[in-house]
Amino acid sequence: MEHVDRGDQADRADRVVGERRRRRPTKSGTVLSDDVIVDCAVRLIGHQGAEALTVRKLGAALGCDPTAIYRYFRSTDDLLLAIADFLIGETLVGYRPGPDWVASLRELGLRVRDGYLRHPRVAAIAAARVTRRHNEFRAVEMGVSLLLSAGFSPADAVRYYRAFIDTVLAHAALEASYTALAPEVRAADDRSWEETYNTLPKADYPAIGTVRRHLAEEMAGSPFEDVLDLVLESLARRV
Amino acid sequence: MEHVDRGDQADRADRVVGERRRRRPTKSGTVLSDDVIVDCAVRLIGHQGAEALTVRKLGAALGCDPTAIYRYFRSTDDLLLAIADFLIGETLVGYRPGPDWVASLRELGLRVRDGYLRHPRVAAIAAARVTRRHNEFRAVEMGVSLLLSAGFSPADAVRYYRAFIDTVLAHAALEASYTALAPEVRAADDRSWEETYNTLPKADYPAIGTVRRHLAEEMAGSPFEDVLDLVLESLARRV
DNA sequence: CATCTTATGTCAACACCATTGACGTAATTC
DNA sequence: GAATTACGTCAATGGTGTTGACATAAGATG
Repeated sequence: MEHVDRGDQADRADRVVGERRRRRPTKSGTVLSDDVIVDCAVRLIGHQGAEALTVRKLGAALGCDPTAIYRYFRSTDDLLLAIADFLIGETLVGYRPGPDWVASLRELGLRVRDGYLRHPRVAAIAAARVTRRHNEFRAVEMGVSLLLSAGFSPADAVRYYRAFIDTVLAHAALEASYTALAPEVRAADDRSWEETYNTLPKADYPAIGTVRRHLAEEMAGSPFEDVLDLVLESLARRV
Repeated sequence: MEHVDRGDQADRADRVVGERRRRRPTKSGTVLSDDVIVDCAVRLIGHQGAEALTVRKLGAALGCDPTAIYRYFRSTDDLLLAIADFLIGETLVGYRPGPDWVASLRELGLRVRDGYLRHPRVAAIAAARVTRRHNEFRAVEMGVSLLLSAGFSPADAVRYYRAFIDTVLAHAALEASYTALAPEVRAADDRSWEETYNTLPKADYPAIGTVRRHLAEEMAGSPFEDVLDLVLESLARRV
């Protein structure tokens, strides 16, 4: 796993306790920290699914009492935000905006989507949240900066950054939750476009009948890049 | 409540039992059925909020033992899908595509989104799934038909329908899962744009510093209509 | 009308879940 | 070496979905 920027004081401002000095090993010997907990949680979700993120299972995986986690995070929601921010940081590793703002936003969008797809189960629960943490600040800064450099007014830069990032996050989350489905369920969904939809009576569904041959092919892939380009295309015209 | 098309046999194929003949009144006198349960669940969510959809509370609202629900639905997930199907039907009630395909698609998008927002918890779970049911067929037929009438080739009509509907569903789901959050959590997320983001050092985050005054306002609302227009604008240009 | 069958409402119980408060002890500080 | 306290542990509370046994009313059969 690549190094993820974990931020500085700004990140820790709302942690349960500030600077840690005393660390007491758990019964099983491991020494806890926020980072250890987040890493373990990400691995747990990736391996067992989103529903495995419970304080009890996390405690078991960490080898500590479940309630020890509350010494580091105020609630499971607080922990969830930390996990989400970890994800954002992972997607930003190595990213540098270039002079072409459209191309740069496009790459940012593709990166976020790739990062989310790499941890679909985390993405499905975290996409809608505002993490209020370091890595999210960095992403907002980059995106808004690109739109400002494109020539948008401050108000429009914020407005269109929101439209852009929500589109990316929304599609990423949708795709992620689809990826997270059980393989046989997903396969059945894919097949339905050639099976179920191909058997619909043409009299009742003339349009579906007309495009019948293209359904399976076009519905199988992801529309993400299409949508990204549609949105960026309109943005470029509005600047 | 308006009449919602409940479909035919295809819908009922996976019900717990087939044709019901015997109906025994509950302790409180009401007679149960799948439709009664779904209606009650929808009302419950609408009235008491998202977190009210539990078998116990639903049982209380129906005036029956919570476990009676399992005579009609295999699990709460099964119930959720039935509710989702009901929802899709609801969003389509009274919808008629007009001669202007852009305006018609726009209205379809807004309708789907409104329907989802009215029951956010259901939407958050159901958006990623392909229901393969009656009301989904109707929606696909309408959308593809509109794009064909616009002049797109069959292949492009399918491709862009996918881009369009995924954008609508993805944003609706994102917004819905945000709406489904506990009120105090959502309030904290909202506040963060004026609080946390306004206190970030301008030296480290120059772009955020520049747009500071617009953050709270622009981030508070929904970018849905903006995105819808951005996508439709590009589509109209590509036809 | 009487009897049989069974659909289905009810009940108790189980195994989870997040979260809180009290408690003891080990780690740091002085 | 004593004092302080961070923090891991434990017990308990009140929520959740779900299952299996049980009982009884509705409908079928005669």
